[in-house]
Amino acid sequence: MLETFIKGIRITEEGLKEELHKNATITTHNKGDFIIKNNQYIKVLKIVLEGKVRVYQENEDREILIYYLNTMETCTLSLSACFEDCKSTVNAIAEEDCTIILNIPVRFVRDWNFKYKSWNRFTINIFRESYLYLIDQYSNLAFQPLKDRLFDYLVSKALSGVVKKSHQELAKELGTTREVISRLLKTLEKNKKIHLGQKQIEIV
Amino acid sequence: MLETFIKGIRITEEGLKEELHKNATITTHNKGDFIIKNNQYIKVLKIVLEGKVRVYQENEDREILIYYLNTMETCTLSLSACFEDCKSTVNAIAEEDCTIILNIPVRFVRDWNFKYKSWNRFTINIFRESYLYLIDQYSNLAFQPLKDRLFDYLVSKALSGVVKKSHQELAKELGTTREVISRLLKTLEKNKKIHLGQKQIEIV
DNA sequence: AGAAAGTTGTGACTTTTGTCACAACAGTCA
DNA sequence: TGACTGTTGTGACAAAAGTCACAACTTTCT
Repeated sequence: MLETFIKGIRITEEGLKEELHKNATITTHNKGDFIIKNNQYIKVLKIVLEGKVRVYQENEDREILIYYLNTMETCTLSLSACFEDCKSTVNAIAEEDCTIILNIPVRFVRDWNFKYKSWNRFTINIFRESYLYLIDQYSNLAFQPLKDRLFDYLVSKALSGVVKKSHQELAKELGTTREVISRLLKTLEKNKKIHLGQKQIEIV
Repeated sequence: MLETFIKGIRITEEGLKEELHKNATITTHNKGDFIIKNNQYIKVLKIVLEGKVRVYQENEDREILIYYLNTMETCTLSLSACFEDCKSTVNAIAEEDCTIILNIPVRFVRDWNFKYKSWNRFTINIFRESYLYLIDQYSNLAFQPLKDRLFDYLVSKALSGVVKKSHQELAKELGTTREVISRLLKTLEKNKKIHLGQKQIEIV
């Protein structure tokens, strides 16, 4: 009854299924709970079974989004930590109530990587996709003005044309401040790109 | 006589050493040669045996450094491409004459990953380190003003206290323009942090 | 030596982003 | 209902980064 595939990788080996059952634990969290804190040792690999988790880095006064984890996704940084003891450099926070996390102690993750082919594929795939995604984000940050990054972000996050977030939240995800976002949104509205509501942005 | 370890990972398996000899080819390049071009299919994993390679992304008019490859390092992006056919999203260019590259066709890289333990460790290690490094670069880009990024960059690149690069080169690596760099360097000089010479910056 | 190419410095200006201060409004809860 | 908290708008200003134009200097090559 536990998942038999993760992120498109089908788990075929019976042994792996068994080991997963035996060694992984499941935890549930409420909105706002910290899943991982900056500077904390990582001891388990976390896979989001249900809900949404925001992974971000913080500065004294600002934050920037690294990625969201949705259903069946896993934190690349904690995967990375499985292969070499290290502390987290990011925070991860539950964005929804009833976020359910599968926790696998790091030593299994490491061993399975050479023992089970499907787990090996899973590991490599996570690294591959995350790395490409991050490079992309990196060059956007380097080359695109904030106005464009904001608009692209809205488009990518819109569910049926609508994003339900406050300006403050958007600022934190894009690594800037609330006033700047408010102003850029106003400009976008003037240019008929979006329509602004209370805690809600509609894309035209 | 070919390398028996790469990036701190010792190759112990005789079979792997043999396969490396049989399937890898060696190429040499001059300063300025393209090793990988943007939008090109990646067919071999490249490991730098000698010399230095600059990997960067470009925009219409600007560039930003992703990383340098030094002796015995490999391009994470081409490693990533070994596991899923894809085009390069970056350029790689030889920074020194006599850059020597080991080329391994992608299918071997993929197969060896589950066949040889040391190769598996190598793969994972590359991904791990590259990912952590990139996250770090990403949040520097997001949070640090250019002035600080410039100074940190100089310190990290200085050999016995000296960086031999033109302002134009620095601009391209930091994703900005020459005039901006010139001015920031002048300010750093005024603040007694560095001493400027022709195509040379001395750190105080 | 002298031309050409590359490098550095800088003033004047624009655009982008960040900061501060304050007002108005919406939603929640006692 | 009225206080409280969170959200949005905006003016005024400051700081950071980018652009354009041009001068002067170095290095390289013939």
